[in-house]
Amino acid sequence: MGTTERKKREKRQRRDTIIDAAEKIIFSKGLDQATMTEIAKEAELSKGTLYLYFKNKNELYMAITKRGSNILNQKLVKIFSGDHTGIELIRLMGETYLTFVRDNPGYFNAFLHYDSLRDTEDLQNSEIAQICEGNKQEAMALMVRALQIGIQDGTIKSSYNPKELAVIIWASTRGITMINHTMRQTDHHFKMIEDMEVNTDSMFENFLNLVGEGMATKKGQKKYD
Amino acid sequence: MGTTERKKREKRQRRDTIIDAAEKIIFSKGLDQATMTEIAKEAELSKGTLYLYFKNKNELYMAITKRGSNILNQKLVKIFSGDHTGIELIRLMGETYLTFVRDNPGYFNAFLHYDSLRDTEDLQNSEIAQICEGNKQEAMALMVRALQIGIQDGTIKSSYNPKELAVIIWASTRGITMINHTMRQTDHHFKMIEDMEVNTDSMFENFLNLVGEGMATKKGQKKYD
DNA sequence: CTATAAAATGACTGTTGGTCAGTAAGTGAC
DNA sequence: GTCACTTACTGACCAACAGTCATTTTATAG
Repeated sequence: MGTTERKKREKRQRRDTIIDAAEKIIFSKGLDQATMTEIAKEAELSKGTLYLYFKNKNELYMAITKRGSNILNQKLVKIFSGDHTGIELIRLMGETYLTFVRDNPGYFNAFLHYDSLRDTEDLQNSEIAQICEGNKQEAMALMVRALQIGIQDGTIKSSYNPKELAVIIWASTRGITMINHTMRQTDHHFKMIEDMEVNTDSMFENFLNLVGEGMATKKGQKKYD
Repeated sequence: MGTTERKKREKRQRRDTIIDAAEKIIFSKGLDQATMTEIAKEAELSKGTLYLYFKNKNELYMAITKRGSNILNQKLVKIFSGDHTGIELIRLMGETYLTFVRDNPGYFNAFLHYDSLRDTEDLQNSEIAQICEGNKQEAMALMVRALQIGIQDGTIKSSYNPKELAVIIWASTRGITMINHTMRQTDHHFKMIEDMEVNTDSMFENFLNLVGEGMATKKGQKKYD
């Protein structure tokens, strides 16, 4: 009989329930203010049970990171199923990232926290961390692929090393996303520049136009005029 | 007699001693692993005394953020005393930032933590936070000034709004710095891209060349060939 | 030397992450 | 139905730590 199967499924569901509860609490109050007891209560379980499914609070938060990066990567992969030139792919990836972070600031906080972990020992022994790492690498690989496509179809200059360029574009996009995110999170209370509310919506657009002039070929730039 | 003066000076010194101790402990173990008792011990004081000088652990960490941003801004301001074109100033600012973060990863962690704070109430009521905020704005203002100088001296295209451009350049530079920082912190254990150790040293250089083509005039680009 | 103020202390409290001995629920054999 | 056994869950408990405050120590001035 499929008892074993059912048990496994139920266990996965419990796990998901816990992650759901953790997201709800942590996203609303922040990691520090969220307590394991409260998360347990939200999941209608006792605190002890949480520790049967997750080694500790950090690992639970990493499970959220994993879930977030899975969702993001799914969106990124989907872009490639459409019929786009290389430069268009770059733009779409950036916009997708920006939109994802805007709609899911909690996940982005989880990403940032994940990146701030330093205990290499712990990270390497954690299965979840390995998957998070894999997702990061996959996103980067997609960007490389977009650039290679662009070089192939002539929308991106062939003088660049796609891997090097990918890292730069990705890093810059993240930087812009972060400013965006931080400003939203602090409720626009602190302004970056006196007498100027930066239009966060157009920032990535402007960035692409700026970088586009260096990166794209004439053919690749046409789209932006 | 100057007793009052001396007392004030001694109080400042105590404060600095505590910050010194806090840096030593927090930079080496990370904020979470550092305890107030240990910091007190390092400062040769008792825990209670720490709370006479700082409202709580977070405010102490913010004092570190303040100190770090003061040091960084000092370096940034100094750049402007030299005889440089606008585009050169941009490059120098980026390089200064990158070098600062490389040499002082602890301060950068403090910056990141500061940016992640969300409790706007607390932030606004904190004198230290106000100064940190002022430093951020000052750095941004310097970047705007560099761009304005560049537009004036013809090394930067006049078609851009210097304020908008400043935010983009600053954000991108931060993004690149962050990747750099994260990779160093995790001891290069996780690679970004398969079969490729990204040369972190040349990343900003490449970024500037890329952006330079969009931002700089012909005259401004000459320097980079 | 004494009175007063300022500075420093560390025992104490409340909270929280994490543990584990004990309990409950589920499963399969008979 | 019930017994033996396994798996899942519980919450009292512990240790560690941030933050407090009554008390002690030190400095100052008359």
